[in-house]
Amino acid sequence: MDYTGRLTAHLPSALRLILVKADGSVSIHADDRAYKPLNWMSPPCVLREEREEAAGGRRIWTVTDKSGDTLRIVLEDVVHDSAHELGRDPGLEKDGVEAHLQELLADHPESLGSGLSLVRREYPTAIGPVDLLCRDAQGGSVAVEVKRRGEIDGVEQLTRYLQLLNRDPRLAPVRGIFAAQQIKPQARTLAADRGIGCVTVDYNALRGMDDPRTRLF
Amino acid sequence: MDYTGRLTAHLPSALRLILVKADGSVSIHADDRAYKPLNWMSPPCVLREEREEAAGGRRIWTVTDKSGDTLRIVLEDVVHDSAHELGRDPGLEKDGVEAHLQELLADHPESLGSGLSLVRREYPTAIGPVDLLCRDAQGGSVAVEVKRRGEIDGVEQLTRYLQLLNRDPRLAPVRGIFAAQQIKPQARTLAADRGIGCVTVDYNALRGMDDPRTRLF
DNA sequence: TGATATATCTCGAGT
DNA sequence: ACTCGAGGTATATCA
Repeated sequence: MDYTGRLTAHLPSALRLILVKADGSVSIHADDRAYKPLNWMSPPCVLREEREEAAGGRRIWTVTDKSGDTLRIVLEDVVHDSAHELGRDPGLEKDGVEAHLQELLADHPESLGSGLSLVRREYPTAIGPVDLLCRDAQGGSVAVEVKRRGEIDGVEQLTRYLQLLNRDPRLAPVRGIFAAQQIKPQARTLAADRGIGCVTVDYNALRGMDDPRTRLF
Repeated sequence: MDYTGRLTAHLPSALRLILVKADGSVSIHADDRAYKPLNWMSPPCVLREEREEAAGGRRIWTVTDKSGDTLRIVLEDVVHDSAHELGRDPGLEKDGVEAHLQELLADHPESLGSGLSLVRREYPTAIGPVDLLCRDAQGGSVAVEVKRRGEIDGVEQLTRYLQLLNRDPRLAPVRGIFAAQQIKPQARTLAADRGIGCVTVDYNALRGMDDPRTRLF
């Protein structure tokens, strides 16, 4: 196989699994790495088959997408071939993603700092909504960015929001809190450098506070 | 299927492809998306099969990894089942990734600007290493961020480095150069706004300079 | 082992 | 069509 596109790549001849899906996408798998194909072409793309000129020549697949990326596969031997219509998939239902964390924190802003109360979730700014806007015991404004994993881009994002919010005389001065289940040292350093507070939150503990069976009031 | 681990997820009953690889990994595919399975378990993990108690009961797979993540799959019907030993794969050969570009630019800093010479690759700062630190003909410091595709976050990254480097009196003032094979207009605008220079580099030309067959000296 | 940057990231939502 | 953000990101490198 040869791939030319965002990079160039080559796969020597070997026994592999080729998966062609209903949407036309193609992926080539080795017998390890659950997740990742050795090579692939994402839909939408077109598969064209031809044969080498010599009699009994090998089949050659050329898979192309609209941006010009090309996958060329030479089939030297087919050990097994089967096709099945799977139909449309009902899809995956997830629970425990960032949106849930934001909901829980909106219900329990005091877990971000004593005396904090929620003003609004998804408080709008010119460059997008801030996850949580709160007020502290002294009446000061607090902007909160919520992440599952706290990395440096999250701090940048919050910095941009703070810059805008601090231009609004009804809110200024606004301080920032970066809340995540886990905060990387790098992000912590940058946050400290910018005067942004860091809070690591325990998702399960928060969920427990929200669970009516364990609630006391 | 039910997954419990970093999050919880559920897949309703449907016709799907289940891939079990030699390393024990399991992935569940729908009939679209070349790359990503609906759900999976990465190696190392253990697959255990049992049957429901009722006679002729359905087969149930439980896949577990050492961190306790669990995938539970109920096989309601098996339409097709086949197994093949693929053997060890010779692996993928890539060319044209960022590391190559950085190496080439380290060898040819003059292609970033006449008179530039390399001080150090991966020059360390508190928040991570700068790709290249150079010196210009006037002895001034130049920090270079290398990307394959120049986008806005690359400019942000370089801005952070410049801020830190400019606090070091042995280096200051430090100017920045953003080098990439292709630079998005948005990134170019932001860079200009921050006084950062942009250089688009020709990977093939650079490689040619590095190729002894085409080298003149 | 932990932290960090890259990736043909993928994928989905929103504009 | 493009941008932005999340991901069970995965994966490689380097301290």
